[in-house]
Amino acid sequence: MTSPTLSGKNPVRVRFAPSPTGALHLGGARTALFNYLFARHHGGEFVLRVEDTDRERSTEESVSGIFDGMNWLGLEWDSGPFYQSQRMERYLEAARTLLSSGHAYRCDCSPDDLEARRKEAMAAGLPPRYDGRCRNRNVPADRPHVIRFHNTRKGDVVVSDLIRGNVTFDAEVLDDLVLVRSDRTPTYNFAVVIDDADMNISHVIRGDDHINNTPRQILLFEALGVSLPAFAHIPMIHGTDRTKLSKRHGATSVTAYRDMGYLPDAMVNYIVRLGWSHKDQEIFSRAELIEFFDLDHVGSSPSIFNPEKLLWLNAHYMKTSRGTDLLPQLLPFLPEEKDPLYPGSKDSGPGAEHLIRAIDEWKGRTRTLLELGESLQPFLDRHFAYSPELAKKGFTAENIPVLREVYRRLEAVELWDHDHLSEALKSLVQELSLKLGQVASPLRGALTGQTVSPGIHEVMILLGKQESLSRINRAIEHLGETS
RNA sequence: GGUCCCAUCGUCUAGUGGCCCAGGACGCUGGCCUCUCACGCCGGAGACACGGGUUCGAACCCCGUUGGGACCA
Repeated sequence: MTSPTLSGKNPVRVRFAPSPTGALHLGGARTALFNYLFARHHGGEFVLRVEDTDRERSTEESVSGIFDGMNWLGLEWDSGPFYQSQRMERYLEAARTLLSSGHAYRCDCSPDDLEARRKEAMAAGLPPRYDGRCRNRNVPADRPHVIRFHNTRKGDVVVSDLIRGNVTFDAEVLDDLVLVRSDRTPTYNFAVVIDDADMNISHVIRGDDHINNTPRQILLFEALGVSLPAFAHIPMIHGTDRTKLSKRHGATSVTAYRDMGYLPDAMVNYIVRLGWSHKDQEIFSRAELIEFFDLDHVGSSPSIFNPEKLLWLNAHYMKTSRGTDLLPQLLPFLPEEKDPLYPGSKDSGPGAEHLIRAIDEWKGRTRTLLELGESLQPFLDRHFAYSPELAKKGFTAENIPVLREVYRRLEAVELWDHDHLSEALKSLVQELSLKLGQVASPLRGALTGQTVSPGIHEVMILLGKQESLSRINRAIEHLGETS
């Protein structure tokens, strides 16, 4: 593979150049991530450029959505954002330069004309490309016209790709592409090349849906007399149906995952492993990512988005995060409290400490912040409801005697800690010849209204003696009423 | 249709000619742990698309076929 190698003199400068025609989706986020990691790994610069030349389809909303997504993922850019829409003059100037150097010409063929000739060509079995009619016609500048690139290359145009090796195109199939439209707006391929040249981009790392554009861009770089950046075309991320990921595949924007209670670290860890690997390692810290990431272990085949694995990673990051760090991110997912158990917990008041303890007990049992928020409800609110599951699992009036006995024993517990609580329950179990489960299950139902919770002793400690006892009473009443 | 790309368990991948009758992870599954549910631990099923070469030897190199994808139209 004849890959252009990096000399110490050429600083690494990469860019992420999204078109703001929608949210930041998984594929875009991964492209941004790869660029970001590549820049950080090599001590280079990460540029953000907004390709908003398509006025029709670009929206402010998309721009801020993309920034949001990148900020959430922690992909900080070093310069920009630059907007193509603010560089229109520059593209026209570049077009004039190419015009005067003979690398471009004005063309006034009408769209109808072009269409007719295209059809003729196809009918004659020829490739439907521009026939170069206006190359030497000297179309005057005051007539409506487009500016076309004058492609004189013959033979092969070779894209030397860091991931794929040499990809060869026949220059003959590259026709005289339009550089500037009749409304004086630049075309995509033109603006990209001018920008990459002006911004001294050293490595173009982008989705491989652009690889077919690359030979045309190379021709432009050559006409401009600018040295080529290195190219690295990364494979696409596909949906389950193996087609390019799109809105059809459900939630594809990264902010949608934020709103579903995913952690940015999990998201980053998930998408980085789509197409990149470092031996058998699955879990990476940010520092490790920066240390290990490079293009030589980026694969060349497309990958399919697998929400299950993302969920697993999220669960992993949940259980390994500290409650303190989880709290701020959890706030939007916390239910409204009717009768707060820990007042002031949400604005880091004295209740926050209790809440953090509750989070630490729970975080290993839930997979998303959304689930965690829901699970925490009985620990935030005295007003919790009894889950319908409980009755099905045997939480009925038959439990009243056990609960009364539990109440009696717990009331006598002086020191409300794990050992003493454990001792109290154990002696009860022994004396009544029960199994621990026969006591713990009704107690769990009484204390949390749920069939599932952290360890029963931890729950009691979390709630405190007073609240625990009052919940047992409430349950006894509740069970008496329902049967 | 043209151009280009891709091809290891269902999925993400390790593997760059012998260490591979293919390793890890998610998912699935059997068990252990256990007051519930998770976690964790131990085990299981599960793949080199096919056909030709090259080579003493091929998942790895070459060619073809098939399949998939992207871009352009």
